[in-house]
Order: sequence, then C-alpha cells, then structure tokens
Amino acid sequence: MNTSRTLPAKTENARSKLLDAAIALVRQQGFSATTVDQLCGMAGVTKGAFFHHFASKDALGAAAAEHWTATSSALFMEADYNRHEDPLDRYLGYLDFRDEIATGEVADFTCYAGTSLQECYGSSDAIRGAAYQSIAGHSARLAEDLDQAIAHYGAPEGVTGLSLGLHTQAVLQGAFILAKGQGSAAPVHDAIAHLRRYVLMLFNCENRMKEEGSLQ
Amino acid sequence: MNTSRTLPAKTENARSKLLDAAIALVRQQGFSATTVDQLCGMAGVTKGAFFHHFASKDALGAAAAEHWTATSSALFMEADYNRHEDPLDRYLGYLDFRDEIATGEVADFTCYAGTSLQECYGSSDAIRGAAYQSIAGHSARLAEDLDQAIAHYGAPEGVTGLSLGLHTQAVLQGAFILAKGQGSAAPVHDAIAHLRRYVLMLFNCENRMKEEGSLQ
DNA sequence: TACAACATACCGACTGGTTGGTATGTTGTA
DNA sequence: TACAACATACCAACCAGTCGGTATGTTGTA
Repeated sequence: MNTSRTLPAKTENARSKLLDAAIALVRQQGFSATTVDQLCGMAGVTKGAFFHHFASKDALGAAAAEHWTATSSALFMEADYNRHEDPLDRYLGYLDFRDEIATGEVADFTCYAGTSLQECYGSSDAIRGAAYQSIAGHSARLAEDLDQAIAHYGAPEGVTGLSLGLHTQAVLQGAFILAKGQGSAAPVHDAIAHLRRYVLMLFNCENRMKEEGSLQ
Repeated sequence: MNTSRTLPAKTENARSKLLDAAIALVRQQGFSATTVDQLCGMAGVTKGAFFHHFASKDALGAAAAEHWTATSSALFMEADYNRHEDPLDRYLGYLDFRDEIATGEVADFTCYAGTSLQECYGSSDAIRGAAYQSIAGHSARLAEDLDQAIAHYGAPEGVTGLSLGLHTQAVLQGAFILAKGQGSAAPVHDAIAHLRRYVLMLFNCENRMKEEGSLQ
C-alpha cells in the first residue's frame, strides 16, 4: 500500500513539476520565449525526463492547459461563493472572488490559457485547442448559474447564460492584458466593477427588480 | 520636389515595409515565433536593411507598435461616426464601426498592440511600453467623447470617461482572444453587443432617459 | 521462491539546424 | 568626396530534440 503509492507519486512528480513550471514560466515570459532547458531547470529535472513525458514542447504546452483547467477549476469549485442559494448571488460571488485574488505580481493572477491562446494561435493547433477548451469550459460552468438567474429574474432578448459567461471571460482576459501593460491589478478591479454593474442593471434595473433586497 | 519626395519615399520604403510585415506576421504567429528572416522575406528586403533601420528585433517590435498606433488612429479618425453631434452617438458609432470591421480572417481584425503586449510582458520592456501606450492612447480618445456624454447625461458614481474607455478596450481585447480560440469573429460581435447594452443602460435606463429619441 | 524478460522513469552529453546579429561590400545621390 | 541606403556573406550562440545508458520496479513462469 505504501509502496504502491510511492511509485505513481514519484512518476507523477517530474511530469507535474514540469506542468507547474510551464504555467509559471509561460505566464511570465510567454510560450516561445520559454525554453525547454528553463522548464527543466525550474522543475528540477533533466531533458531526458522532459521528453520521456512529453513528445514535444508543444505537447507540454497543451498538457499544461489541461493541467491549468484542472487546478483552476478546483480552486473555483471549492470557493465559498458556491454556497449561495441564489444563482445570481453565486455569479456575483464569483466576480468578488476574482476581484479578491487579483493581487500581487501580475503574472501570478493572469490566465495561462488566455496567454498561450493568444500567442500560439497560428503556431500550434494543439495548444490553441486546449487553451480555448479551458476558457470555454470555465464559461460553461458560469453559464449554469446565469441560466438559472435568467430563468428566475428574466433578461432582455438575446442574453443567454452562455453568452454572459463568455462575456465575463472576455472582460477578464482583456483586463489581464491591461494589467500587464500597467503592471498592476488596478485594471482588473475596474473591469470587474463595470461588469458587475452591467449584470446588476441587467437583472435589477431593466427587469422588474424582483427580490431587490437579496441583490446587494 | 519630385526628387525630394523620392528619397524619403524610398528610405521609408524598406522601413515601413518591415513595419507592415511585422504587424501582419506578429498578429498571425506572435512576436517570438516570427523570425527576422521571415520579416525580411515578407518585406522583400535583406537583413542588412533590417539592421540598418532597427537596432534589434525588439526595437522593430516597439517601432511597429508606434506604427500601429499611427495607422489605426488614422483609420478611426477618418471614420464617419465622428461626425455625430452627440458624444454618445459618436461612442456608439465607434462600437458599430468596430463591429463592422470584425470580419474575415481573425488575424486581420485583431490588435497588434494587445497581442504583443500580452506576449512580450516580461521579456521586453520596450515593446510592452509601446504597446500599452497604443492602447492607452486609444482609450484616451474614447474618453473625450465619454466624458462629454457623462457631463450631458450623467452617470453613476465612479464611472469616468477614461474608466469606460479603458473598459471598452478590455472588452475588445478579451473578445479578440476568444475569437482566436474559436477561429471566428462571432465572439467580437457578442462582446460588442453586451458592451453596447451596458453603456445604453448606463446613460439611458439608470439615469432619467433624457433625449431618448436620439439614443437609438 | 527464484529468475528471466520486460517496462517505466530518468539521466546528460551530443547534434544539426536555426536565429539574432555583424562585418564588409556596393550603389545612388548631394 | 561623403554619406545614406541598402545587399551579401558569415558567425557564434542557442535550442528543440536524440540517443545510449542506468536504476528501479513488475510480471510471467517453473
């Protein structure tokens, strides 16, 4: 039992260390600017280990996108805001949570998927696909809450949960770009404030302000 | 007169050809993935010409951001929507114009500044600075109209012209990322629709719906 | 239980093509 | 003649990927 756990733990070590290193380095420098040697150095493994686990640098980039999906979706799933009964409260709680975690170094709160998607569009289909899958999946989970909110509170024509979920991601991704330009988290806080105001007006002001008390 | 125009025209030829090539290639492949030889090939010049005009590849990347600012600001300044008397109409006309030009190949309507800013954050200060300057300047011009609109129609506390201008850019930049993932312009149209609805509600619904007829 | 056959994880020196950059012409013009 | 605007030839560093080899399990079988 002990040993049967030891081997898989060790075999996953080099691999997951490389994935973690990829996420950290790519968020800081971009994918192309990150070398295999750098990745191995940060992960504390050798090139042999790298190419044992990944067929190519591109394959690592794509696998890191899936790793990113797994770790970040775990982070959001465990967060407190999911406990709200009201679906709109859950969505607004998500925005608050996003606002909270946007602190410190820019590279530490920006999105691996967005960064590599923008850079690797046109040079690697594998990475582009995996990165978009990450963002689309995240949007889809938001869409569940938003669809419930729309069913409950109503919304203008053409506004769907998925459309709002994707828009949420667009706003965040764009804010990350501005944050990189400015070197601070301020643009993220501003963008979230605007988005929050939009959604509040969408469900609150335009439609008949049902249950206003529960909406902040 | 003819000759005095010929020399600068020719001297600017290699340089501006390289700048155009940089914008085209970087939008498609990203900065790091684009080689100096590729740039020279597309521009139809040799490496000697390249390093005669630019001290380094990074310098070309930064100069291309300024070139991008110049060409794109000319495009928007000449557009018809600027003729509207109402500042809000000018802003909404800008959104419509953005919506119109988002067609065809994804790389043809995405933003050089946003792409290189995201990628070169952390690897080149010169490019990051020039790229952010491009986006910030564009936001500032939008902010002029938005400030006038706010003065005229009023707005909730904390909403300034610059804040809305930057948010507009954030939404567009984020939409470009989604467009790259999806390989189509649809996310851009969706994002603009949401942003348009937000601004309309901001000036229209929340505040006393002055001059409603002129607002679409 | 013992042992052969095989599999998995990892090491690190090496390579061959690529890349940013340089050094040295050449040409046209003032 | 002087100088700007190129072209040509070349280089040293770098980098993704390879390859032979080792160490540590795992499995099948007698």
